[in-house]
Amino acid sequence: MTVSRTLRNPSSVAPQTAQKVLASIQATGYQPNKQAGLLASGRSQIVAALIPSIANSIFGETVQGLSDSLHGHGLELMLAPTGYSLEREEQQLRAVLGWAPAAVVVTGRRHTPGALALLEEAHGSLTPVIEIWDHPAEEHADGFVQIGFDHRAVGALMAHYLLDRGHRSMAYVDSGVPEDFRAHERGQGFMQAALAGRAKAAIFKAARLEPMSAGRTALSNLQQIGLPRALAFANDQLAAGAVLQAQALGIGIPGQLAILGFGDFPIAAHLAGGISTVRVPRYEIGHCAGQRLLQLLTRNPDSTSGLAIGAVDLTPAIVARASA
Amino acid sequence: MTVSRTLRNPSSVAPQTAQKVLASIQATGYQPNKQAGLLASGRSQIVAALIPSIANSIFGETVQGLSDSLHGHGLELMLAPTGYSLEREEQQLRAVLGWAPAAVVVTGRRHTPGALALLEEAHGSLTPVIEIWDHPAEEHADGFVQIGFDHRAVGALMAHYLLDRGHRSMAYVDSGVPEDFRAHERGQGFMQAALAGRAKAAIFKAARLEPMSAGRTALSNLQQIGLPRALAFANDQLAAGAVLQAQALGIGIPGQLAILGFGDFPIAAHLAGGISTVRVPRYEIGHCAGQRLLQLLTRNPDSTSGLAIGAVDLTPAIVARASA
DNA sequence: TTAAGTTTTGTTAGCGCTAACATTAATGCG
DNA sequence: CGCATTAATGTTAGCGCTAACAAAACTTAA
Repeated sequence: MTVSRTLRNPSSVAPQTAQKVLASIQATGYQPNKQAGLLASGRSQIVAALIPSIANSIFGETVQGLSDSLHGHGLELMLAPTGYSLEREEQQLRAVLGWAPAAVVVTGRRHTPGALALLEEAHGSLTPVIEIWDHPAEEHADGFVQIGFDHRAVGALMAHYLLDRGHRSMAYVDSGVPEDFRAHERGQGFMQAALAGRAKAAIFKAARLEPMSAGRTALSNLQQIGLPRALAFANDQLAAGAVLQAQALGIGIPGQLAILGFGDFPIAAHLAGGISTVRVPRYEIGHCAGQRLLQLLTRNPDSTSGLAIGAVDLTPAIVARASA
Repeated sequence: MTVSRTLRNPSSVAPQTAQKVLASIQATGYQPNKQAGLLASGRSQIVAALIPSIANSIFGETVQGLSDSLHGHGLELMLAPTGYSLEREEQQLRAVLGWAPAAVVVTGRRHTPGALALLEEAHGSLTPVIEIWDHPAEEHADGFVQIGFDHRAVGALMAHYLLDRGHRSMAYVDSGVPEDFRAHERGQGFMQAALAGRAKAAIFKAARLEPMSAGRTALSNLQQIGLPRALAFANDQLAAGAVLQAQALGIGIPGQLAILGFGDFPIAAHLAGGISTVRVPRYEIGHCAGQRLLQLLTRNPDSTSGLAIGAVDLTPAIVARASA
């Protein structure tokens, strides 16, 4: 018991006793068993994060941000990739909830009914639930903390950027990944704003290839059916592919064709004198989620207000470069 | 007890009893508490992975591979980023060992003495320890399963590739990250092989910038002091930066300067008609580690041979493209 | 000096599950 | 039909820790 106290709350132990305890720990290499501690206290120190994919540097940086926030607070990160599938998300959620996590971080606000029920149950039992990458549009909020931005609004932002530069004929090149809801939402926002701005606008769906290749073929195909004056892309990889293909075809950028990416990946800064793009706070989303989570976890546990709804809006800005 | 049995070994329960149990589980939303199970059985279902950084798509894909292998076998992934620091690795190792993981995956074979002791202790108590990304060179093996490749040998491979194409003046552009041991090792292998091949060779250290910028400035600086005929890079991002800078400076590739990257990232396939590079099995390393681990974990627990040393060599090949 | 406080250490029970064994039910066979 | 054999279910104890309370040691002050 004294050991347990020494480790968790040294001030409640006489200094010299603490010394002896620590010396013994050193000597024996004692390593407390966290499971037992958790079982006894009911409090786990695991944060479960459900992320579509970590191979992707979008979410990789988000996870890094989360992890950086958590580090040094005794919280462990349990990572469950969902492969962009809502079914697999539910499955993984079920699995990680068995660890009675201290908090749950999920990507996006779309979930299967089953997953939603599980999340609500967790939320009900005072486990913070944070949804990242999305942000409640006007429509509805589901009661969880949301950290991200409104993708529709960013789509509109992209359209306005192009409208402001005088373009009246534009298209949005959507990601080839059907499960990338967020890209679709940006497309919708883009269309709405473009049409409201009296521009000719369309959505073009990229092929389901590796993104840079998809960007190349998208540009070629668009050229066949007639290029608009400006293209907005679902991500920088697509945009980069398109830029390279445009260069190959002798299409002048931004003279003949303006190109706007999304994500602000390193490649965007370097290609064709710089691709204009949307600077997305991918690291910040994770970092902010971690901070919020620490706040919620260290808050007085009996003040239910700790779990209050609290969305954080990290709306990104456009980085103007040479391409648009 | 019957519930526990139904869940873990349904065949030991009468079919209709199992049905009733499952129905009740459905009805009540019962979720077994894994900690308690672990505490009772002594077997955790957590795989701890210590990775330098997940923001980086190198390790991101490795983690994805690992996770893909583990998925569906009831194993959870606990991720601990070490920020390329051996000290932080030890720290994180200490933390994750408190969860009594079923297996530990660490990056590389360099560790602090403390970390090494912990790993050996884990290994001694039949917890598989897998070191990824490295592979024992002639020198020594430390007794853990290693899955990766010999970076020295790959450095030599890169030099030979350039030698075979007739180059007798070359340099290796090392990563600007001092902690990137693996890049340094490749550089050493490169130098050795290049000199053995009677070529003029040198190592140039890139600036500690975002990699593409570092590649650009490296090329500019090298041009000042005199460009060799061929450059090998510590990674594709550096190579891509260099290619772009070369194009800007009007240096012909591969006419005036051959460029060889490392990693086979998407950008390498698309820039300047294709950058020749080393196809690194980043996903496979993780995937293979996961497979090996499952093998070790499902093996008859009393056959110690399960933990036998067993290195897997995933030596990469060079993808010849236009740049070299 | 002693009662009342305060600090520090010790005890007990139990977190939710599973290993090991005990019991009961079902089945086979002479 | 009764006994041995096997299958299915029930019981008990304990994994390693912590909450809650109990006891001891030490202070303080009347």
